[in-house]
Amino acid sequence: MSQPKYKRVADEITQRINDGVYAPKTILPDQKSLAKEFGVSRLTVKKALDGLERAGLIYKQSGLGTVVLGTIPIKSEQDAVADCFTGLQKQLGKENVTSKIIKFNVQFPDEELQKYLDIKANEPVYEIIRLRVYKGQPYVLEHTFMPIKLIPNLSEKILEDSIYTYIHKKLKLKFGGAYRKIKAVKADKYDIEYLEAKKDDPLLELEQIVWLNNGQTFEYSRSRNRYDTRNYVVLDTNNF
Amino acid sequence: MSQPKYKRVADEITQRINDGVYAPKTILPDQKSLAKEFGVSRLTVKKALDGLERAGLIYKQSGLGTVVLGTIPIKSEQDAVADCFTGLQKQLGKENVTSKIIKFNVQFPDEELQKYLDIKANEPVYEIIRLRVYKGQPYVLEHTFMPIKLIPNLSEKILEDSIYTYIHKKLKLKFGGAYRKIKAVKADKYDIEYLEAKKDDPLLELEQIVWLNNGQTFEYSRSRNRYDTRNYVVLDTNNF
DNA sequence: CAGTGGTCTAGACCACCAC
DNA sequence: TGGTGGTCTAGACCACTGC
Repeated sequence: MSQPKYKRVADEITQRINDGVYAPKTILPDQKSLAKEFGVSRLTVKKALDGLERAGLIYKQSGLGTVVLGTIPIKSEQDAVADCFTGLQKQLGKENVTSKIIKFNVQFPDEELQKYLDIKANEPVYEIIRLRVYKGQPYVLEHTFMPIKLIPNLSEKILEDSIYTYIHKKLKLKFGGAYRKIKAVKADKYDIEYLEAKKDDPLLELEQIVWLNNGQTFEYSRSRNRYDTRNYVVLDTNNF
Repeated sequence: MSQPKYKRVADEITQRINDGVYAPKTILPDQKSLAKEFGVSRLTVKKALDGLERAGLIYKQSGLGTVVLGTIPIKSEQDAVADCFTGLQKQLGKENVTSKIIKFNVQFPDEELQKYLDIKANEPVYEIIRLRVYKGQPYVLEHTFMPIKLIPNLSEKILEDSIYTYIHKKLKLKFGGAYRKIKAVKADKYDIEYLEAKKDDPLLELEQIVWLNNGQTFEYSRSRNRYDTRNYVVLDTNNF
């Protein structure tokens, strides 16, 4: 009811690919047939397939048809998708993830942070350092800044659970987008202490700016993990 | 003539944003007006805006309008976009990039490579190691494998110029998509020798599988750069 | 309430591919 | 030459926003 038709069509086709009804390297039924089968217009089928193509499940070619792509051989469990946000709890299972609060305070932003969060010097921000623990192992060390005016009443209790759940469910704010930068960095004393990294180990850092659907920036953060525990992946599908 | 209308509309709107005609944080004219102005249907305008939204220039909200987003404060010149392929020459300027061939030979693939490239043990592959040099500085060390049957007649001359130009222009093959994995790694002897990395410096590695528009895999590669010279970025726009 | 963007349709023409 | 997906239109209804 609430889901748009193209989404339901996409989900059904995804299901069939996963079930092997549409096998890898074979050609899908053409858009007109699918439209007829699902009782929708061809444009709606096309929209569904556009999404699946961006997600890397299929490849469309004019004049030929739509091909089911196979599974990707370098894909591993350590991979985190870089261009599609999912909280750690959702990604790895709520029961596998705990959080340890290392720092939680309030301060005025320095010049850099004012620029990053697009706020004035007199608008206070939270500074949060959290260690995310996965199945008992230190996993990601997060250093986060958020403007207080956008995210009121944050508490340690919320930080121990999920910030994003609080923002979405309680504050009813909607996520708009994020700019993420992935870099390799040297371990500092925090990484060595909390992530149990060795002195000369490389670390993978994700620096990001996140904004709400109204365009207001609500987070600047840097997250680090050990080089041997987590990678980031992206899918490049040549479509506009 | 050859460009679709939605692309021309998107380009024109992009131009206006860059020129400041549509300033950051202001609301764009509504889709109906734009459709009228450009002499196209509203759906065509929407398609153009969808693309600009995925590219991070604007944000649309039903019931409100379309907002122009500002420039991103953490964006820097070291950033390479991770989910949209552009060759190094195109990205940094043909005149700034040269290539040094370190290894170029032919071999049978081992089991892992057979899996990665989806080929049999008796189908030979090229092994290519190239150092890409940017403005005289060692920049990226590429280790590439390609099946010979897909990319015939490769030569050192082509490698010194651009493999992708050869594939596109001469072989008339079209790029389909890529799965990319970004990780932090320790420097090995090649990195120290060619990238002039220090012994304990971290390196950023991009491991990727690339396929053609017919679904055939034509490249498996690992590219490394020094941690202080290049980062990867992605844009997460919450849209299907 | 009026105005916005989101979705959806039926029908049309085109470029491209394989035969 | 027939079939594929890509593009485009005009018109319609919906959910959501702000007033």
